[in-house]
Amino acid sequence: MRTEKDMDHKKNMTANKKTRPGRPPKNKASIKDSGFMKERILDVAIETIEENEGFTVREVARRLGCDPMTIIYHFKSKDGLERAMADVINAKVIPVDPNAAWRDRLKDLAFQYRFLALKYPNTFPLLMKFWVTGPADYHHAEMVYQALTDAGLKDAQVVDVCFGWYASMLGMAMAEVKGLLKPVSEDVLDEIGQLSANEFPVMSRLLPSFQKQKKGSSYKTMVETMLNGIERFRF
Amino acid sequence: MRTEKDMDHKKNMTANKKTRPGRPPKNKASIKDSGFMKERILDVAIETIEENEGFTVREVARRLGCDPMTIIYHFKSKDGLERAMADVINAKVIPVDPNAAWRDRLKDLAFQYRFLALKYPNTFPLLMKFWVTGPADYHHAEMVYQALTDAGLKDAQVVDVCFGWYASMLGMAMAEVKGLLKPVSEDVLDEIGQLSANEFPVMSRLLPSFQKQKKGSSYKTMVETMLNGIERFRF
DNA sequence: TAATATAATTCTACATCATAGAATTATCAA
DNA sequence: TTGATAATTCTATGATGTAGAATTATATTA
Repeated sequence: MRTEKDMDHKKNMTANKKTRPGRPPKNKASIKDSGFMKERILDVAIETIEENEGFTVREVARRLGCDPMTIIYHFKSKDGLERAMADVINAKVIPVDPNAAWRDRLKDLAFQYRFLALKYPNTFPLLMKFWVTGPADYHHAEMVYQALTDAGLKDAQVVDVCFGWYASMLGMAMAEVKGLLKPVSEDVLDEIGQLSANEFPVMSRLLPSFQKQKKGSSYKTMVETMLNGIERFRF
Repeated sequence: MRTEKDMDHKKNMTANKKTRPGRPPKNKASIKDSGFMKERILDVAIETIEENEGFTVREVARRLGCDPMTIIYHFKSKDGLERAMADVINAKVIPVDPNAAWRDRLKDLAFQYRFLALKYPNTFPLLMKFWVTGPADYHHAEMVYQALTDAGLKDAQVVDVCFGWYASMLGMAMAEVKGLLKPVSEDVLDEIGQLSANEFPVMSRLLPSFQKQKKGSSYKTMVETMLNGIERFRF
């Protein structure tokens, strides 16, 4: 059965004067428009998912003023769209300065991921859904391999640590986005406070430290910890 | 419109002789049956999600021979069911030996998570979806806090590192489950092999190491790396 | 230039999904 | 005994992703 929302885009489209089917006529404004529509879709899709409240193909289409099937046409499926969105995020990572010290290079990358996670909290998890391995990934990987090599790791160690490093980065960024690494909330503090100090002695002792914890402090500490661990491989 | 599948459970239920509505009569087999149905649902739900191919409320109900709404009744929503499933997985972590060295305790926990991730590859990601913070979590956290304290960390460091350690563990376990940490596949090796050695010199050099990489080696290496990093806090 | 293929869009329709709300039956409490 | 409450099924609905057909414009080919 047709629903109200089903018809929504039509209303918009009469407003946009683009309601009729068929390949749209060439527009001078976008001469080399191959991929132009794809980009517009991706932009709006990311905008939509970041705004919460229903990331659906229909909603993205409504915002674009087009038919939902146009999106499916370009990305094969909603899943395909999500993959492409993950790629977009991934491509935003910019190469690190190859002349910097290996620690600084890795730190740079790590904080770029954190930055992206905080900026695109809903899109970022797609990176973990698909563990993107597009062309951009090879370049990122190469940077990490190089840094780890410069850190003095043997080849086998480089391979192991690179994977682990990447997974940890994503895990930490995700955790921060999803709230696990945020300074502990009042509610939780109260809850912990009521737990018997006998049952949770250490946690009780740490209570003041929880309160003093600053945003991002955990991420920073953990990156240093991992870098220190990596450095130790030389011995 | 009613569909074939919509009626599926009814067929099963006539087989199970439980097709009629209303509170079921007490069964001697399960005298203290409060929560009994919830457990059955959770078991079958986990079984279902692990078998791939459509984890839906309807499918779980079909397997149970009950109405989908029974599941919704007990868990409020599909989301609620998933939360409960995450709790089940989390509760499977068994306490570590408090007399062991702090490194061994953390290692033990880390590999328990990995084990669970490999055993329940589809349920495990729910831990990251909700970042469960149930009663079980407090006990796990206490173990980690204690271990980190024993490692000589200051309170503020304990708080930071514990969160980070947990997030990294989950990230790595997820990565292994989802295939990122699996020994690089033939396809990928071929793909990398064809990339110019000029563009990706380090990756090219590492190719043999990729081939030699053993399953689980990355996880192990990374745990050691983090433990080494933690140990360094003392200096 | 005409005919044909292809690209890009909308339209129509449908199976599936989660779940709200009502009806139903059994147990428990007063 | 009566009334509340717990646990189940039944009925129905709006939303979703997307298959398939129709439509229109451009590109290619004869």
